[in-house]
Amino acid sequence: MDNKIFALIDCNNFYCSCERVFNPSLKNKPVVVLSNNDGCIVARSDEVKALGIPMGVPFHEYETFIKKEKVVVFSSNYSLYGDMSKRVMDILSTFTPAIEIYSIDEAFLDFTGFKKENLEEIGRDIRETVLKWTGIPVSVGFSLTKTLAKIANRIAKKEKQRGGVFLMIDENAMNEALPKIATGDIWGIGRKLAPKLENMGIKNAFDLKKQDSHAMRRIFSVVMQRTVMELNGISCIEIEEAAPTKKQILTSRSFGKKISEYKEIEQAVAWHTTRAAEKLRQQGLRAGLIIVFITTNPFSKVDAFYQNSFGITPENPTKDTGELINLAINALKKIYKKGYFYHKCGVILTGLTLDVPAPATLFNETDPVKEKKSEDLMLSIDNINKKLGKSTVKYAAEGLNQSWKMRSTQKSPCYTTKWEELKRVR
DNA sequence: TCTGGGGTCCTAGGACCC
DNA sequence: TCTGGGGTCCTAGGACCC
Repeated sequence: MDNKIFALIDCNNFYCSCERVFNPSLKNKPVVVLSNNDGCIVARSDEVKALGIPMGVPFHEYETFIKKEKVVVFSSNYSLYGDMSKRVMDILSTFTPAIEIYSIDEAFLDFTGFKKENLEEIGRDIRETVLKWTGIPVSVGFSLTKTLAKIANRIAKKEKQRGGVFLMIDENAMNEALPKIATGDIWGIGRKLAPKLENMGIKNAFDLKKQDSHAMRRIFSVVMQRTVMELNGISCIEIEEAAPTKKQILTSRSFGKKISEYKEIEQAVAWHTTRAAEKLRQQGLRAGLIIVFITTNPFSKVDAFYQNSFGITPENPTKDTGELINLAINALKKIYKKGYFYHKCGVILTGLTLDVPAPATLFNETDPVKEKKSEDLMLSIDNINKKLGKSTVKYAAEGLNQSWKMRSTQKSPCYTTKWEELKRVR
């Protein structure tokens, strides 16, 4: 049988690149994008990487340095990035229908059966097309498994002379590339496993490839075994074209400031429940369990730490925001303790089932009239909010002044998703 | 002052059953 | 005196990903 061929396409510094598309003057200038609540640095342009600012660090630790170096700072603007991502993915799908959208800025494409001689050319074509039509630069890596394609992509991105494309198919290319990849940079090896492997003398991808996969399973787990096999060109992880249905839906945020008042936390919990219920209905699901959690700041050196969660099962799986808010508030009352300064709360919907009419059984009777009323209400709320904007219609429990809302001080306009924030051309 | 948010999978161990 | 063994299901915790 012929080998499989996977490509990994990854947008370069994706969030920074999105900001640059609408602000061309930022080209060649250092740019960072912050996480929600302006907490951490989650995207860096090449110029920022060159300054030595690491990924994922708290913003405040580098704020002075960033000002001194005149780095342009953005709060995250997920409506913008989500929309740009969709445009990129639509273009990628025209190269092969076998595509797995792996994250907001990455996709695996299956090129099994394509002629090896043509791949390099296809890679360049992908790069040029995406850049021309969206303004986003991407890197393309080809290889025999997903794990190897990740590595090929990394090389394509790092070694500028390759022009953003790297084909890692034959033995020579692998032998040259794998020793350059540190253990911790292999897909599936994280911050706990990397030091363990290094202690065993396994310093890079080439070393890990040479290990006996059965022995590695015994020492670690089946996940490690798969990684070793994938490094050897044996594909164990398939492309998932259709996204599997979600097993849980989670919404949570840190507060913009410390909060101790019950009423404010209740509003935030109601707000999260509303968002989660919206996602639930969008995906055609019902929830069989709702869990609420609250926590104080685990990093605080002065405030006492407390965290807790509580789950409640509705009588029947539900998608009704009002019912879910009631359950959420009951759960919150079980865990809220006076006297703590809370930092974050959230809601998890799980026990998800497809939204089909509940089977009428003798013991589990739903009221069809009530059910119909709820169905209609949810439909109208979703339609109004879709047409006129998020939270046009909302539940009283969400509150009006929302003093707990997250910080977002440097957000760019939603150029592509809000009419009133369209870019003006003089 | 200030440290994101949203997910998945695997394993170990306890409860329970026959 | 002496208390099995195999199987399933569930949950918590740990690891990973972007």
